[in-house]
Amino acid sequence: MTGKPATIKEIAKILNVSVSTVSRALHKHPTIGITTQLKVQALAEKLGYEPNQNAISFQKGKTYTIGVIIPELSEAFFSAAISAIEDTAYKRNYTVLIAQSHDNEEKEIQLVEKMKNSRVDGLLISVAKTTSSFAHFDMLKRFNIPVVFFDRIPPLKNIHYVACNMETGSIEAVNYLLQKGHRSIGLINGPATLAASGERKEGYIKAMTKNRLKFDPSLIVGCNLTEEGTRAALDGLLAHKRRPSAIVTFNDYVSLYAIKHARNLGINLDKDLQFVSYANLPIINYMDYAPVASVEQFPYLQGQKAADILLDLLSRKEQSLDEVQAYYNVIVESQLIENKTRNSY
Amino acid sequence: MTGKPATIKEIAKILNVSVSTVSRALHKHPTIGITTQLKVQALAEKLGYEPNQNAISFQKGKTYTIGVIIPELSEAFFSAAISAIEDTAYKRNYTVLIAQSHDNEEKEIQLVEKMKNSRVDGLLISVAKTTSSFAHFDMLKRFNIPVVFFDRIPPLKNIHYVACNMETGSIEAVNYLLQKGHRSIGLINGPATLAASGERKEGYIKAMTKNRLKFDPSLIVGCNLTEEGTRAALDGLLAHKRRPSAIVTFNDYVSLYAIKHARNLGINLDKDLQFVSYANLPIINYMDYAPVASVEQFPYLQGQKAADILLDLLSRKEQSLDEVQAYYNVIVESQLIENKTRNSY
DNA sequence: ACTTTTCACGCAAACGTTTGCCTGTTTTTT
DNA sequence: AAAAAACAGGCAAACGTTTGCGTGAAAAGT
Repeated sequence: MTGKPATIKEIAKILNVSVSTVSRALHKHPTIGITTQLKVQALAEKLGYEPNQNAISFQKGKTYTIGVIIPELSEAFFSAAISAIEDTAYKRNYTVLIAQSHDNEEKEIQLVEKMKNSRVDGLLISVAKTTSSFAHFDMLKRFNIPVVFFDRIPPLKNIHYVACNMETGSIEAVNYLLQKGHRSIGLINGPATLAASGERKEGYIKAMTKNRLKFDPSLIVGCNLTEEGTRAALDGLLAHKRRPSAIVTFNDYVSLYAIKHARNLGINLDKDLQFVSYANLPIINYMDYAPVASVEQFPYLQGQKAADILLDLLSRKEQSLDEVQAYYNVIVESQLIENKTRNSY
Repeated sequence: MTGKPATIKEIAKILNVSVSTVSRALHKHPTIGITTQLKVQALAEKLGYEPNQNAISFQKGKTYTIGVIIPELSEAFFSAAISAIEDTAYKRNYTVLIAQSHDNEEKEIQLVEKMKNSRVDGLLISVAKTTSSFAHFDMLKRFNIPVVFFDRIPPLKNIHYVACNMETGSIEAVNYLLQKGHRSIGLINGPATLAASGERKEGYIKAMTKNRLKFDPSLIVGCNLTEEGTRAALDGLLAHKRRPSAIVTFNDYVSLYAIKHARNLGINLDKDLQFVSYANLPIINYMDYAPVASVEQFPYLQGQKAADILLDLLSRKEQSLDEVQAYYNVIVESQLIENKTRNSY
């Protein structure tokens, strides 16, 4: 009851059986007689025996731990994804090891290294914005540690990943605004270096042309996602000869910056300018002026799918159905969610 | 270069020395000759040898892992604390195992159990709101696993903890408003069941009486922290015979709800009503109307101190300076932070 | 040239669990 | 009643590393 936890050995000694018998009894192995089995289990219970996970991991050469590397825990998207990963993993008796790269490539490399050394069974990664070399992922492959990428996917062949298709949401966003009667719709996009920017732009263009509207490239402005950058971008659009009555922004933060700026400029956000953005963060429920709709990327679902895939990979590995023949490529469709709570209750 | 990682045994065999020599050489043990040492290190490097953490943990009976149990990862306070814990732990070569209780007592108990079984060396906990029994913490004590509580502290004797003193911040908050010329100051508090509510109330009262102002209990209203609850609380205060010109709220969310409601009621938030709250969340930087100041609780600092304490405990344990003579009780002073960015740039 | 010390390294046990293989006993089959 | 099969359990190795103790050989002391 006090000091060190009970071991299988002690149980064996007390019961005058061998350790192997105890081990098998606790696993309900059929070759152990029912009476012995019960005796062992009873004593184990009484002693409060708990298997030493460390010893098991060591013995089996696997840790029943999956590593997760994300850019920032404080971002709502990732904490939601983590929750999903935890839930999924716990159900299958896996433990989750979380680490943040803070969007720093060097840190990411260190973490991958550390995860490899702490012998996680598999890895879930959303890569840092700045990551430009991918050798550290190759290393994992060499060590036979399966990796599933999610949300932020590196441009590599032959990888497992789950990502969100931004195009559908983008199209929905533009369509939504068109239906609302807007005819000049701007886009405050992210930096061109981000893949996410490209997807948003594609969707925007596709929606415009599908609706037989002339697509005006000058209505698309990039920004660096900071508050100042957003202000500059908005100023640019407002000065446009076909001043937009609605704007799609790269994410909710950009929308919020833009809204703040617009309000300071005295623009009527109910009539003269509406925003639609990406992310659908809970934060917008606290705003008195918020985007009228936001494209949801389903972080929980993405996390869940990614974890499912990884666990599947691990179980096939256990059955040595190794040498993957195919790669999982799961696409979650984004979806426009109207912000019902906006400015009303 | 390919399949399984290199082991100490292989190095030993290749170099025709014993495994113990290799082990010691890699640890730069003085009893190993310098030439052998270099030979070993060179080969280890060449083979890409990495010690098997699993084996080491098993051998040493410790995991170099500290567990962290928090209510919600998505709350900014906790994700900041986690970042601090991670940083602190990594510096000392510890790994951090994170789990969320979702403010659910049962889940918390399960997690404590799981952490114990996965043999974490120590535990950092911020207890769930609903937790009312504390037997699971006693168990950790029995198994000799040190625990440091932070932020949300259970009412127990003889525990290590780091917490934040709300009273100083509360006093500062009220003083701040008094200096700004407000004479009637309301308090929208949390539920009476929360210890945090009591502290805020204490501070509020202390500040009022210290300033020789009559303290009016009817200017304090409780709320359940929801949007509706907040509206009702605000309505109550606005109907007060001495209608307050400033209000202190339990946290930033309550402030935001109240502000939203006040704006809908057409109240001028620049002149007629000001808010001060607790938490100092980054979210308020995105608001066009936000609390004019917020009481910072320094989550990063709290996490850091808590981790420091735990690591210290673990190192004394290693030196078997066991049987703690004293308990760490660290108090971080809260501090009022003016919201400079509010409504201006 | 002898003993004593220091040096550099090897031996082997230990950590807790799992698992392939072997052995003795009981039950079933013919 | 003898042979085969089924049952119950034990033996021992293995996983990779650390570490107390032992031991030759070289260096130092007398």
